[in-house]
Amino acid sequence: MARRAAGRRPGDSGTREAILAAARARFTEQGFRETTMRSVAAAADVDPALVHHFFGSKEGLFATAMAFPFNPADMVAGLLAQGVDGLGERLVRTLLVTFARLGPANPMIALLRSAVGHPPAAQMLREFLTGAVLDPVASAVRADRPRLRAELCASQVVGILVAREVVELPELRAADTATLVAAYGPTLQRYLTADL
Amino acid sequence: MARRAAGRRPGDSGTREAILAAARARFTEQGFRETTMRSVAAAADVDPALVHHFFGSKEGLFATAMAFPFNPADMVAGLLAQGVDGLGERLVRTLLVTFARLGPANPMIALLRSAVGHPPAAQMLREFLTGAVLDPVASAVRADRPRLRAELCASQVVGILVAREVVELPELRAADTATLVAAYGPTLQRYLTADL
DNA sequence: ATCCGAACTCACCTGCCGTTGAATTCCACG
DNA sequence: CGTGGAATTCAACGGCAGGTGAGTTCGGAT
Repeated sequence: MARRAAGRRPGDSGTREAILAAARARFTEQGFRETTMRSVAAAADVDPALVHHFFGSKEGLFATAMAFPFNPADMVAGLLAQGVDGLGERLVRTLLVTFARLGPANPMIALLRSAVGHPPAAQMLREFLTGAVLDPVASAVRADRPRLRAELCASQVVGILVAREVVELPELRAADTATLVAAYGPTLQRYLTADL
Repeated sequence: MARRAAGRRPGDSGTREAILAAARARFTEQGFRETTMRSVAAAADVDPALVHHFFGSKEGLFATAMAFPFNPADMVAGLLAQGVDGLGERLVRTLLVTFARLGPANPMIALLRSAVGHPPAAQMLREFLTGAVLDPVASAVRADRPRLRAELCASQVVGILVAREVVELPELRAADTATLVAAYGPTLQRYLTADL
């Protein structure tokens, strides 16, 4: 076993960021409970105790790792600023593009996977959805029952994620962006503006 | 501690069924990995070793507990037999009614929750969806890309489940059947029959 | 040059989980 | 009535996970 000498490494090791990157990938792939500190440490080529040293606990690591590399609330606000016309389509397209950009370190997938069987993560997910998406969307809607409409949209969006990432339905995974936008955009638009 | 004497209990104990019921409830609530044999045993008021005695392993318990109390393929076939007209609405209504009937022992929720972080369960879920729902629906659809259409429906259905049971969006949980059927029925119908 | 704190590793503790094997009690059948 | 097998419990093992405390090496401010 390539045993490394104890003690601080020379230079700017960047170890903390390596741990975070590894943690994001594992959390995205397996969720909170299935991800072990030891596996994160191994992926970052580091002693498990170091992870604890930096982040205090597994919960602390999770909380830190779940930060987005951008501000989702701003993104939603930008979409809403263009009005309700075509909003459904813009939401879907933005979602897909963002996912492609995030790649293997995707906080939304990580939260979704973690929410199952780990109540604090479910809470985080609910708060994120409510504060960054549902509330702004609901207050932009000019129709009755705006909150229900926002939640209807959320249910379809969550369904896209779970169907593609968890259940891994093949044709949904293979479909290109244009097809998905054409399929889902009108659905969201209807939830936002049509008669219920 | 109310310690029970070892050995067989008098009469028809019905213990096996009690264990299965407890297992279904725990798996539905928490999924495979979070459910412990010990918690199932405790809920059934039984020694953990007895669970093992009856079902061989946790996997065995899971496989046995996941059996539906009815045949879902038959149910889908019944819906399809009435033609494609109004199929979307019938699917949603049947789903909601079935869920209400299943209550706290719901194999679909259990499979969904278990699929995260436990690949064999994901496999079971995929096979169930494909064989009992996607294939029949796809072959009933009279339009281009039938399989994609079926998967689009599945993504919305899965979204309903996750949004209500995992994320627990309040207005979706509070909404009555009529509202949900009115909202989701046309979506599914469009996925099945409209131009994409 | 010195020294404090931060980065890092090691060995270890504790707790839970799935599983096992033996012992006990009861039912069914002869 | 006796006997074999099924139901049931107990005690325990081995593994793995999260966490801890002490010790080692380095960077940077003084």
